[in-house]
Amino acid sequence: MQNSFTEENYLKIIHALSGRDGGEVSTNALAESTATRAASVTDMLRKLAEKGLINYKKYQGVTLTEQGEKVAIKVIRKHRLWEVFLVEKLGFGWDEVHDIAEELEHIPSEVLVEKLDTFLGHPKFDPHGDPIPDAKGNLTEPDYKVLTDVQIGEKVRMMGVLDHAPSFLQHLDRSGIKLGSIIQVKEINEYDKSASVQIDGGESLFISLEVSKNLLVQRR
Amino acid sequence: MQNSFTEENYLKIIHALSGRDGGEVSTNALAESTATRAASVTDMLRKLAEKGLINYKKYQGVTLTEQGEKVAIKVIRKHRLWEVFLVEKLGFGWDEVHDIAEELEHIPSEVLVEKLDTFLGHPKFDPHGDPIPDAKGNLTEPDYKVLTDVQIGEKVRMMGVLDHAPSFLQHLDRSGIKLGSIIQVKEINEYDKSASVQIDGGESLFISLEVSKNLLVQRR
DNA sequence: TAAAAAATTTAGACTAGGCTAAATTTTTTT
DNA sequence: AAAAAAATTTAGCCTAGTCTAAATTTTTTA
Repeated sequence: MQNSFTEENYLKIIHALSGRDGGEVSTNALAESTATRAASVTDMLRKLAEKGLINYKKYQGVTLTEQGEKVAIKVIRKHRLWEVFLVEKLGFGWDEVHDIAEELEHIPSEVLVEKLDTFLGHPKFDPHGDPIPDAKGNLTEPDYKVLTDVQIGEKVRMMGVLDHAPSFLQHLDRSGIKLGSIIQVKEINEYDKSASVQIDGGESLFISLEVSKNLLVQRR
Repeated sequence: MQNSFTEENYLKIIHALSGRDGGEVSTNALAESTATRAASVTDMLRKLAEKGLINYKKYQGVTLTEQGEKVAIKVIRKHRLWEVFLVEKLGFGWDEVHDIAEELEHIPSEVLVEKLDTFLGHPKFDPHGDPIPDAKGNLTEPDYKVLTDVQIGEKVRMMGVLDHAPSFLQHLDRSGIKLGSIIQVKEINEYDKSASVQIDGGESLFISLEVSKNLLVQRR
């Protein structure tokens, strides 16, 4: 049996919200992420539970079943592959692709996904640095750290973002920060935790705590 | 105001069924093409008429308004561009792409279509030889003729198909007939109108009337 | 040209997804 | 450990798109 566009979205969002530990997701959190009301979420949860895609007991929050997890990961794989296509092949900016990929991710066809993957050269990461699940559904989240956890003087490599909002990505563009950039933390302002950093050995700039919190980096 | 997936499909089908003359399309014809019942078609026609996309008077059949025509042609443009992508870039066969393009054609985003068009090198025809409308919505149907109208001895170039069914396209594959092939009509059997033809100066083969009727060709 | 057949529309109902308001359960505060 | 607050579910309703059965209009045929 096929899952609808809407069902796939719920599963994807439950996956995202339950984090690496696979913890329970609340009705209200889902209502916010799906931009619907809690009552509507409850209805959908009953339905997904009936299909065996989630574990749901009234008032207890939900987790994905193994089957639901599978579906969610397939959707994520498609989303991220399409993002690579849009950026690498069509020339979109990394700040422009989310909404379009949100549509493309629901196009059904296993063979389409695999041919797209081959065409793109089996990329391992999407344009935001997020890992792309393989065809078997294995998704290994690399354990990057957030820039706020980097010591003064340390040099790290920018590997991804936590916030995917266009405005944030555009801000990074204007700051010259992109995937792969080497970031050296020069100084941290005690008062507001803003940081002075040097990008790719070039000029220094200040970045706010808000920005630091959304940058994923890796020690080199 | 945005048109739904379903509305776009109706407009596309009305366009296809009203032919080059833009003649009226009947409720029953639409019911058959949309795989729904006549009563459902009537409901949708009322709705499309209200939106100013079709000219509809009860019991009279429908035609597209200028606005409806525009929408239909945009959908056709997207469909055909995606087909080119699927065949040229992803390596699908021409018999495999229809259903997938049927989904992709409804992905909204003007800029996506234009970037796709550029990526593909502004193709003028899709993998079945159908013309691709330009970005302004100009669609010029080349006036090919059907193979049944070709005289014995004539050499023509295969330019397109009328039937897009996978089984028909696969039959052509097995016969070695593809877009651009040179077809010379050697003989026509009076009894069943089957023809003996030579493909690209190679070996001769018989093709049934059914096949001839669905091959679009051009005098050279 | 009237009767029969075919095509089309209307009426009433259903499913997916969503909403508001009210009821219920869980959690947090005194 | 009550009372208050927050979260969640239930009840009843709505829209898009579809369906069946019945009614109506158009077309065909005798």
